[in-house]
Amino acid sequence: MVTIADVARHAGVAPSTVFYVVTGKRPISAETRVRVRDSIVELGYRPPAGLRSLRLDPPDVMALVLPLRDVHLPVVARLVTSIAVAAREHELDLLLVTADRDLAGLRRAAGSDRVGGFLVLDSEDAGERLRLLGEVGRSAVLIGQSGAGNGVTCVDLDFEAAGARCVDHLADLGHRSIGFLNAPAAGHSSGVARRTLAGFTAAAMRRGVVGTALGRESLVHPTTALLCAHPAVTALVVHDDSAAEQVPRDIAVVAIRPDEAAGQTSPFTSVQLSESDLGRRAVDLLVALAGGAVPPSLTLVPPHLVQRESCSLPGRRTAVVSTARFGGGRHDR
Amino acid sequence: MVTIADVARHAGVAPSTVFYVVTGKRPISAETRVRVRDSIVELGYRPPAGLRSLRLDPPDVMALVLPLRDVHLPVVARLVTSIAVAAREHELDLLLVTADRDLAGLRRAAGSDRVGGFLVLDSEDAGERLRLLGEVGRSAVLIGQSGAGNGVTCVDLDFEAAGARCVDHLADLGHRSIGFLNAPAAGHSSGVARRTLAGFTAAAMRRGVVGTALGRESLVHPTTALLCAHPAVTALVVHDDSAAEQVPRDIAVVAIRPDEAAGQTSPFTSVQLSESDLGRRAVDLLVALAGGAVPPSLTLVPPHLVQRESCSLPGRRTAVVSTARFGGGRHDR
DNA sequence: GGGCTGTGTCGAAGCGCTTCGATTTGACCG
DNA sequence: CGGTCAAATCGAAGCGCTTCGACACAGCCC
Repeated sequence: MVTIADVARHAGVAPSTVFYVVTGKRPISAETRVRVRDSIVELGYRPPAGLRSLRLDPPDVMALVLPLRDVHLPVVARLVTSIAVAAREHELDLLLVTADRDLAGLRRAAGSDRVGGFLVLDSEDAGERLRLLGEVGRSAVLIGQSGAGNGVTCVDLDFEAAGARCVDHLADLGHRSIGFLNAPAAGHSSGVARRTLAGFTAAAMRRGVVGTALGRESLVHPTTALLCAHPAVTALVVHDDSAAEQVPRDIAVVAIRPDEAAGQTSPFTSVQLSESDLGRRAVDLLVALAGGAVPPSLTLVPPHLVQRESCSLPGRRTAVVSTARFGGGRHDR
Repeated sequence: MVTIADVARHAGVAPSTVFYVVTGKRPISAETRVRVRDSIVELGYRPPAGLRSLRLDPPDVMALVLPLRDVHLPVVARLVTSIAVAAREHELDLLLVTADRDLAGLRRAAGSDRVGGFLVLDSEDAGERLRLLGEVGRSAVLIGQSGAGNGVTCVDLDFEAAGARCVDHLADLGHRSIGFLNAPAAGHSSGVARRTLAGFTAAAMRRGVVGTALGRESLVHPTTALLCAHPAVTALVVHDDSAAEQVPRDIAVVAIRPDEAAGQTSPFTSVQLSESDLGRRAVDLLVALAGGAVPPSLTLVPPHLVQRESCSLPGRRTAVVSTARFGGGRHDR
């Protein structure tokens, strides 16, 4: 192993001088600096992990810890893409730590001095993984909310705001009775369904409109069931638009969707929760955290409203929807 | 600053014991371990980054070298996803080396003993990167063909077979005059266009049918132009189906497309070139190469034919196509 | 020339991590 | 009960990094 003392001997200076060259903590003349740098390269000295104040060998990798089991790959792929792009802007490569079963892979990644910080995608194992990272003192940001309040820096999509935004938009248009087909509250997305519903309900109350929510898993034809049971409903909020095709044309529709950067456009007015924004924000938070900042414990990425012609004043939708199907509306940002 | 000695004092053990708890280099009883961990948490001790558990680690990371500029992100994302999944099956994490400008990032990754091998996505810089990897003696597989014949192990989608497969399928159905709207031959995909055309032309000759090819970039309405100039054409091969919407309904259509694992289905009979297969094959090749095998210099991943009702006997398509739009045909694998 | 100041480098003390032989502990056995 | 052994833990020496006061030297002012 090459030490700072070896470099010092080779360069004919004191060990502390090498130290100051590497860290930049004291000014060193250009001549000496060059000589020391040459010796470092020639001997192949690798400063240990703590010794990285100077840009001599900064951490150049960000790790993303994610399961590959039990995830929806296209969604994860979009998130990974945006994270890779954002990491690149910080001149960081991205290590995908995909070990599903054990912690060994993560432990090894955590031991690498190349890795400057960890993004952890929320999952059943996330808590355990965050604990390990905490124990070895690595910066970590959780993409999700399960760790909020435990000293973990979290970032997530603001489903609550999305639910509220839908209601606000429809209420602004004059709808007084709004139905909501929520996401299935099963397993992992249960938090999503709960938070969206909370936003929907609170906004309906605030705006003084009638909000009727229905979990999608409860019935075979939830749309029909909801509209039959509540004939006063003139507008629907749907959680992802796959089921919205069945909605009668005289009902206004707002879809809560992932963003469209991936190319799948929707014919509906949508409240989009951008995985791309989420990834970017997560990277920014991690970079800040690793740099010594103390970011807020929970950051929520707000939704974007994309207006198309799938909703209008109550009872007036029919005329416009057919053009909307092929109109290809424009984004708002 | 909290030190290992503080933790030791707090937990009532020797500093070295704390050290062994943190690193796992010697066995520590569960009782002591818990006590030390509690002290670590309570005092907020942050072990320095160099403190890792194992020294003699086998390589556990595969690197993927790819540009993020000038690429079509969704396509790359699908490829990365399949590579990550395939790598996981070999118990490898995936390092995305996305440095666009300089070689420093790649050089650092190549210097890490964690990284067992490199996949290089073809691009303008790929040659330079492969040369560097060759110089430092690292295993590498090129996804693309630009290095074929230079001692580089290459793997690519078989566009030539895809072009031929389209002709064969249409000829089998009785079409005698087949048009081809090729991909734009600009920049990077020029090789793709050239190879697809070569397959198309060779198959047309072999089958004794009239093949009429047109580069898409040459005209504003290439479909119309082709059909007007060649009224005998009864079937079209299109390179990705975005332009195929304009094709008259009495013309059969086969689309050459990426695979549909990502969820975007096409209404057309398609010859699919699966990025997922490509990624998986690339990983397998790299693992084999790193393990000492000598794989073939060029591996081509064959296309899959997915039959839908967008082509039939000449002149008979109209009746079926409208159902095909909503039928959601089935895969063949 | 003598004092002053600022820069660049040194050297030794100090700190925290790391290692390894020594020591303790407790289980097991005759 | 004493002996044996392995596991668990300790303690001190060692290593490499880190800090800080000291020192050398040049330039500058008087």
